[in-house]
Amino acid sequence: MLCMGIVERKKRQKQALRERILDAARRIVVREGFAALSMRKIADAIEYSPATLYLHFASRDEIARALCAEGYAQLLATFVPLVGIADPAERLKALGRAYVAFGVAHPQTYRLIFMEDPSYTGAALGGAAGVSGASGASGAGQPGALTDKDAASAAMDPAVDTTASATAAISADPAANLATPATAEDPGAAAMHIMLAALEQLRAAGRLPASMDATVWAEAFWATLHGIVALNLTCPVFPTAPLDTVVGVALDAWLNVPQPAPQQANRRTAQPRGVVGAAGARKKKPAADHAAQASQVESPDKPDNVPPTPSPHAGSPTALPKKPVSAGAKRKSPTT
Amino acid sequence: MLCMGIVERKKRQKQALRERILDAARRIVVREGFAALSMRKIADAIEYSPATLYLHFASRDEIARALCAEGYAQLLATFVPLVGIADPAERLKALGRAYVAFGVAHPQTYRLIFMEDPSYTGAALGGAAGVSGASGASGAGQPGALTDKDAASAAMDPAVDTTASATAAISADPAANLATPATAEDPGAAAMHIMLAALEQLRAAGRLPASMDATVWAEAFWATLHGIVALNLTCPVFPTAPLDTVVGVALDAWLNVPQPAPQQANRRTAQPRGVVGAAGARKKKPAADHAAQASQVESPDKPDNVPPTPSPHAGSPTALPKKPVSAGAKRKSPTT
DNA sequence: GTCTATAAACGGATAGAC
DNA sequence: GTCTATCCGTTTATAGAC
Repeated sequence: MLCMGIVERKKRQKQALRERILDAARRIVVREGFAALSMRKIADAIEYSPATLYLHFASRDEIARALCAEGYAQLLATFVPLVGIADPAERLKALGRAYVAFGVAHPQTYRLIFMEDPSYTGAALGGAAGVSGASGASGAGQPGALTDKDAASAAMDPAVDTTASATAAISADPAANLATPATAEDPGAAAMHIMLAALEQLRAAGRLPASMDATVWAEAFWATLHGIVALNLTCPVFPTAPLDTVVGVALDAWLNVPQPAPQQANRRTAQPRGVVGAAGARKKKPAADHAAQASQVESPDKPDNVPPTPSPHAGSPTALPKKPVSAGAKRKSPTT
Repeated sequence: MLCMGIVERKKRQKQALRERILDAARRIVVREGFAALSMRKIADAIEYSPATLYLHFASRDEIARALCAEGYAQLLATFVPLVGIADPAERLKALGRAYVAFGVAHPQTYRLIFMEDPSYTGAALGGAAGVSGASGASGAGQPGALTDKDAASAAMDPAVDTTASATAAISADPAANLATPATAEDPGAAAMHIMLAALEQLRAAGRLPASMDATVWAEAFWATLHGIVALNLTCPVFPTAPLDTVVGVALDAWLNVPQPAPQQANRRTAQPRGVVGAAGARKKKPAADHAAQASQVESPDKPDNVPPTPSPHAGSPTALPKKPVSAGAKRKSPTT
């Protein structure tokens, strides 16, 4: 029992190295995209051997999942300040704007958590999908998908204290009094749940067709936001109009339906708090101004069209370095 | 001049081999996804050496672009039967359903043309984006992006006669009398244009806020459809509700706004023609039934979650074969 | 001894040169 | 067609610190 201190220190050191690994991995993903994330590159970045990584993570996939959890936490942190907006419709609009702003400000993170791999995306949504029906459904989809007990404790940006304040803010807010399932354990589900809560209140207030299935509405609404972000990240000439304008039109289409007086042209009503982006006028596609639309999120990802690591021998004759082929790692147990 | 026949035959043979290359590439993409497309694999499939491919295509990228053009043509072919629908709103709804059905029925094709690479997507949208303003803007974005004079002449599915009938149908239909720019040369732009034409008519009929920017509306509408497809392809648990239902809700949100009588619950009005999918009741996410929602499109892509080429030594301890890392191939010209 | 880190190696895959 | 250089994820045997 006199060696307690030593084992504690060792634990802390191990934890610290784990954080360093994740830091390096996060930097690589943000700078070069998930496709460029390799164990060897991480090892180089932290100046350890590749084998060391396997003392802390079972596989590259586990690192990716840990990064996903961080990304969800970061998105959740973007949502948290908005749960205080009283009017559900305005809250939903603010959430929508924040969602798009997040995706545009952190393209690589967004890609990772929502566009890269079904199992990554499903890890967050597995919890959120069934939420409107069952209460504590967090992490139900893939058991063991997010097993790292503290993977979400550090956001993509370390400056953002994510889950701790998020959990507090949610449970402290009387408006979001629906059960918030396992916020710290599944920030993805928690983020989805914030949206669902606002939607439920909207329907409870009779401002949504009562016959409407809230889940369906939420899924379609979310799909709209995702579509805007995804097209923006994928397609160089989208949107032609400023992003704010497109988001505004979409939010109007979804949230001004039941009002008998549509008041079509100017839709800016009261904006209860210091809310995200989207105050946009009619300027024409700021292009480089995208990151500025983000609200309190910092450290935007590097846009993916810039070559991040220009090797001395870069540049192929015609093509781009865009081939994402599955490489190696098929073997299970060698002959020994 | 006596060798005319010989040069003709050679031309034909070269063209035939070119088609075979594209056939093989298409099969690989549809079966294993774009990431698995490699020159060597194509060469193996057609039993030629890899070097031969470079006699017909400058690069893998050029093959990909040719496949993209085919994909756009295929999507356009899906749209063509719907331009006859008189009511613009109904036409837009049918187009939206067809769009989603296409994406779900041909996931790999959809991924390739809309989710894989910005330059691929941009090749179609470069022409379509400016269409509502300028008339003949096809292919304006990237000059030379779609230079293959006949790349679009064969659809992904050879059984679908695409551009020929498409061009005829469009120009024959008095409803789509807006200028159809270069249908055969840029089917992507043509497909987008069909949507824009319906939208313009909708606004001309006063069923859209006159102050609304049609381009913005179209972009947001398209983003919604893309979001539904993209989430469906990416996320295993989306949507919870049947796809038809989600699409229906989205179409209502976008197209039933100005109507003073929203008629929320049941939105099925007359469906003027043999229209795409979406007759769905309330059954619960058919999962394997996705392909059946496609209409006249055949040869649906293989869903991407099935391992297409199960190596004899498959299965790794923890991970999935999902690494899309750009493996190798950084070198440009070695020391020799 | 125990835990950590590493070098070396395995099996695989690719693009491009020859 | 083959062959080389390069890269990948992962494993194992070995060496060192406590």
